[in-house]
Amino acid sequence: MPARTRGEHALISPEDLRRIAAWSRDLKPEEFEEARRGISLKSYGKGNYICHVGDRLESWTGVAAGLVKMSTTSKEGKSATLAGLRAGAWFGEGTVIKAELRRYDLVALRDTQLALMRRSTFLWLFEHSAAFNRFLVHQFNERLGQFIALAENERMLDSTARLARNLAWLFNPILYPGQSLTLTISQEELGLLAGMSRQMANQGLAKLAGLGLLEVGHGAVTILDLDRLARYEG
DNA sequence: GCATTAACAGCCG
DNA sequence: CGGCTGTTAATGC
Repeated sequence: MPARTRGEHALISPEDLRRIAAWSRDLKPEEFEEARRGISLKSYGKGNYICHVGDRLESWTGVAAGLVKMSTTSKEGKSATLAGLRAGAWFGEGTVIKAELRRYDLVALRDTQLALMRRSTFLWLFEHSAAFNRFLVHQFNERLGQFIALAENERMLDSTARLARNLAWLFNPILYPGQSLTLTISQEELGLLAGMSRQMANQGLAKLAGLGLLEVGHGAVTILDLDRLARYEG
């Protein structure tokens, strides 16, 4: 397993920023440019930790490419996924606004490139841009819903239902506006996200496919009925 | 039992 | 060929 972290400080092009950040598309030109100049790109190898609980990660963070798991570890050592983050996801506003330490672990499930926005840039946008604040409110709202659903997740739902929830989150239309309903993701990666073995992920996918909720491809999943997938309870 | 790891043939890109 | 899938067998909590 490679244990490397590659180049940093590369600036992002306007096209790439628009592509990976839905919020940037609604900014005024001067706000957009301020955002762009406050963002640098950084790469992480597959399997590497991006940060641990308690780290001081000062930047607001976007996934430019790859796949990230946000998780916590309980006192007993059990790990629970808080959210899967695919390209286009942005997170960490809570810790940036409150200037506190990270309350979760972040792992790159595959080779991943992150976009890091300086805290000062984030706070400037927070202060100046109505569009940016609108985005944040919507994002907070969706994540709150996710975390409430999480409470019942572990004990009440079987593995197929947990898989369904985790998958549905990756297709949240608020967090990922305009995203395709097909995602390139292996069954092993889904297993890592949903907290189960590859074989269980395989069986869960087959079950959900049998119900017509999704379609299984080679290293890919296509969602057919997002609402029912998100509500699936076994 | 139910889930996990290990193993392997088969298929896809 | 390398990576992923689908399945079975052995093992563990």
